[in-house]
Amino acid sequence: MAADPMYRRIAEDLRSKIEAGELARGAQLPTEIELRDQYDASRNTIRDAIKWLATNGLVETRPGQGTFVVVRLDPFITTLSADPETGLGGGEGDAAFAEVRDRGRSPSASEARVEVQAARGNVALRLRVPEGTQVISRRQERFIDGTPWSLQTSFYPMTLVASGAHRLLDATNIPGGSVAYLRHALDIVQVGYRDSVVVRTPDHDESTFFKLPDDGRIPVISLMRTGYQASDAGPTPFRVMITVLPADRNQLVINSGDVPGTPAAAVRP
Amino acid sequence: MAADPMYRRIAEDLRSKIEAGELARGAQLPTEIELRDQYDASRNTIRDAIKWLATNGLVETRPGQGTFVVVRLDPFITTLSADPETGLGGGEGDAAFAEVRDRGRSPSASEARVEVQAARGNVALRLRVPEGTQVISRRQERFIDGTPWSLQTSFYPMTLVASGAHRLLDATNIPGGSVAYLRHALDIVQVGYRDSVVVRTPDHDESTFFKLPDDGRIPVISLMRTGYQASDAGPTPFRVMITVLPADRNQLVINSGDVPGTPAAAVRP
DNA sequence: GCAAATTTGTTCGTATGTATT
DNA sequence: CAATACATACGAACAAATTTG
Repeated sequence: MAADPMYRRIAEDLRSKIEAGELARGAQLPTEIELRDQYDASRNTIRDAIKWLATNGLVETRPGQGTFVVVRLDPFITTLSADPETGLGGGEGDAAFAEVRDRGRSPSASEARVEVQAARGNVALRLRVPEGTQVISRRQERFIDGTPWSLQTSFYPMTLVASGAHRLLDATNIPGGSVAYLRHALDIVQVGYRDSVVVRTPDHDESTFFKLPDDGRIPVISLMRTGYQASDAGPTPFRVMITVLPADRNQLVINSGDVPGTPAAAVRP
Repeated sequence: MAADPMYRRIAEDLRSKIEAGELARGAQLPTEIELRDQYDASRNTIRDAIKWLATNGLVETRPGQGTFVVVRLDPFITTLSADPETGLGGGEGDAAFAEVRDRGRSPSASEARVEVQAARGNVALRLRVPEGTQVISRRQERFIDGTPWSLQTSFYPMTLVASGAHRLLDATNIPGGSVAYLRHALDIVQVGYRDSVVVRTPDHDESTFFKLPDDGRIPVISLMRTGYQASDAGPTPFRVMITVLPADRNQLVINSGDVPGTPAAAVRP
């Protein structure tokens, strides 16, 4: 008779009540004991139903408080394509901040945390240096209206510092952005960039910073940007930037050719 | 005493064995009974540990068979930016197929499933038509080397058919793509497009087609492309295309300015 | 093709721990 | 401190899916 197990039927029932608005955003569900009586099941079965709703991102449980319908965060939009007027790459330092302010929201960022590291894996591959080569890593935490928004880490070969770009080692933000700084200091011009977008589960650091549940329910969007300068051998990489964005509060937009001047609307899920 | 609960410690132990290669990709874990004896815990606690590994994408359980270390699918890369030579939008019909073949893999697609629907939500908003306006929906299922790769649905206002684009109603694939067809048939030229990228949990249809676990562990990347034609009032939308890609086997690439001619390498997780 | 064995899935009951109010 | 609510852990039984003999 019962095609689906009981916990799934209970979960579906609760889901429909949430989607019908019967249980509002942020509202508290009945307690496990109350649900046990309502559905005439054991508390463990109710917990299975709630667990299913939780892994599907519909509710969240808070020990000692109860189970609540999740409130969807107001999504923020990052435009990846370069601004045709400024030529600035989307999602980077000042360009990203300007986009946030354009939408009437308030961005902020931590000071840069600077480290010298050995290049590994994706970074070494994209900077075209051997594994273990010394690189500068500059990491910044960003917020919108106070909520954690992105983790951005940029990597530069140490050779740039030897050539005179000493400010890359400053643990302060570089006004105007490092791309502009490298243009002025070393005449390195970013002629193009390539973004690779991957969706994955957050690591422990990321879960902590973004306050994501540590069970990997909410994925992050990892955006790796390789910046190129011109050379006789064609475009040559000089920087790699990795931006990590929680998927529950971020959308990406890419423009190509002629598009309306009005900003892109958020996609409603 | 125990900082972490037992099920987490067991999960972490198994995780380290997986990451150390002690448990190979695709290998079967010991059965729940064996693990119960190994860790001296109850079967339910073992199951909690396995469930944690499963929601974190490290293992998958198959009823009647056992629990297995997941094998990561060879990721496929879709380039969203327009090809500077052909001007063709990335990820669309022929362009997408060419990219797959370039990488030595074999694409295939179902015939288009055509329906006439009432425009709703995002589609109505982006086509700039009132909710309920009749639109044509053309849906296609795509595969790479036999595994489900993407679900693509395009929406066109019915007025295009009235103007003479009758083939939009044919339940067959339009050779060269519908953008080229509309250019020839109605002189509608796509002067630009805007992509919106959202990550979300799959719906039931998508879970079925992509053979994803129905608990929402693996998200999908939803790519909504609005195509614009020129008009006196600026770029005007004439089509919306929604491509849904499972996040566990897809990466996106966006090029801007001068980048190397060599294809982008996959990001290693 | 069928039956048995194996393995995971569901559901109950119970007890105790931990976080919050 | 007490009450409330969720978290962890144990044990047990039967169901369902799959493989094997």
